[in-house]
Amino acid sequence: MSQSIPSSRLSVHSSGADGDRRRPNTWQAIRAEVLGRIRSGEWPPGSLIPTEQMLSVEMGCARATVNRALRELADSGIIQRRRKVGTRVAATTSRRTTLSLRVIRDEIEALGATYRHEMTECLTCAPSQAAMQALQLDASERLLLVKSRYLADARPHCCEAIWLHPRLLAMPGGAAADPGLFAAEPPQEWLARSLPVIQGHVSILAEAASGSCAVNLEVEPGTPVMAIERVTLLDGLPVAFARQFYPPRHRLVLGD
Amino acid sequence: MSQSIPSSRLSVHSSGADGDRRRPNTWQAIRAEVLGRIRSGEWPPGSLIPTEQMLSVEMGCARATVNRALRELADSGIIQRRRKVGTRVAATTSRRTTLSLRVIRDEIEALGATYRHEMTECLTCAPSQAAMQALQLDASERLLLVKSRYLADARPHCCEAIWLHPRLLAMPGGAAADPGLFAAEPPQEWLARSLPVIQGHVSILAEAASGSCAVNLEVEPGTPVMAIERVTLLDGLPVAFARQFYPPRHRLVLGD
DNA sequence: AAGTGGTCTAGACCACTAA
DNA sequence: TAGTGGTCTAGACCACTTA
Repeated sequence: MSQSIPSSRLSVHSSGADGDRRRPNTWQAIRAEVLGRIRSGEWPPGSLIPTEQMLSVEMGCARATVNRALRELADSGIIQRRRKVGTRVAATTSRRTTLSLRVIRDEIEALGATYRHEMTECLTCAPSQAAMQALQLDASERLLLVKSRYLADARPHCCEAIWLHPRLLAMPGGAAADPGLFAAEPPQEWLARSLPVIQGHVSILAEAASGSCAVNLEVEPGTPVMAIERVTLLDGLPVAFARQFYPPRHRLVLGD
Repeated sequence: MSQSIPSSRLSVHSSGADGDRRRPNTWQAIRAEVLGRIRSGEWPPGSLIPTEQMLSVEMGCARATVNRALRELADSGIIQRRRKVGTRVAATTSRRTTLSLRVIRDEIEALGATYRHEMTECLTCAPSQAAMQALQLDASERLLLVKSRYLADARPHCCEAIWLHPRLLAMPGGAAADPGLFAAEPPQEWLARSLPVIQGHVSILAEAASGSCAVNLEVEPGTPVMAIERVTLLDGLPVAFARQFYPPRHRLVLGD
């Protein structure tokens, strides 16, 4: 059976030991080339770059490969693509970075510290103002409020308050039957386990530690803390509203 | 010339008006199907799912399409893929979300507010402790420190302190010649313009407003502020260290 | 050595949109 | 209507990793 050998591939390999790069036709190589031309000023911000067709000819690869490279750059916000118009170098350098939100147990263990969890409160009550807004309900509703804190080598790492909608607790495997469940497993982990793929919104803000938050983090009331708010959706409806607080030393690092 | 007609496509279309979905063979549809099986518990966390080959047969599409779908899920942290081993549903629900960091002018204009910028300080001095660490240099170095604030409808939106390495100012089009440049154009925008594709690190933390930061944001000293720290690299070396502070009301929203 | 994902290719058609 | 990006396909080879 005759193997079909891509000519461009062959010609490159036959040119001998010229290379640091293994194969010049990877989408990563194309991406690097395009990035280089943008960086060098050859394709300044706001300008149109050649079409996929033209680039595939110039770079000696398939259009799909160019497409893959340009799609990655578009996902990073470096270029903008529109049908019929073409591909434009982004005018404003707005970078898109990724943030990995891990379960707190992982966060602590990644530090090489010993993980511990304590439930500090667990009660049924009316929602706070913020919880009402986040969960889109009114004051007549009754929710489960669970407060916890997480320790890394016995030092406070994070504390958390989470409002759980009855709809969530009524789920199969839910905690409706056993209200003491969250003493053993933090609500966040239970949530991650119960809803295999979590959907929702996340936002980050700075706040002054108040009340139980200051106590749990062992800081003075009024100390700045970083708050991560998460609304978890189930079938498109909000069912949990969590606020996690981190002491000032904590740093959220973004990156690929 | 005979056109090659994908049989699966044809058979689907010939089955008549059964569908809300236009085409069932898109990678988005495959992704949704896989996601559904994970959510339903058919493929529980930690389990192996079928190979691309098997899925492509089952779903009646090309393996490349399955690959695209699964790659997207892997990028979101929902599944983990390893050659020879297969594809596994992620055990810990660690979600990866994206954060768009825009230039502050865009941030303010997106609020529908009027943008204004003021340079409050501009001096050459020795680096602070944090700047030394971020820029990997010692106290003998002299840097340009520029402090600015940004106003949205005349209300303080953000303030910024940025340390610039001489190497950066010496660039073509640099500010070495004209130290008053940053009165007209904020350093961050100048940076975005000068370095078309910015590389660097970003981290987020909560701090107490102090000194000029409190003054510029018009808040009491000690007020919690959210700080975004950015180190900008040029040819792999750090050349700028920026700290942007936002008042407590500010909310960083993550999401696609 | 063998199995799995990662990628490239050539060709085709589709979807969107400015002119 | 025409031009551009978006996607699918079938087949092939490569790269990595476990056995």
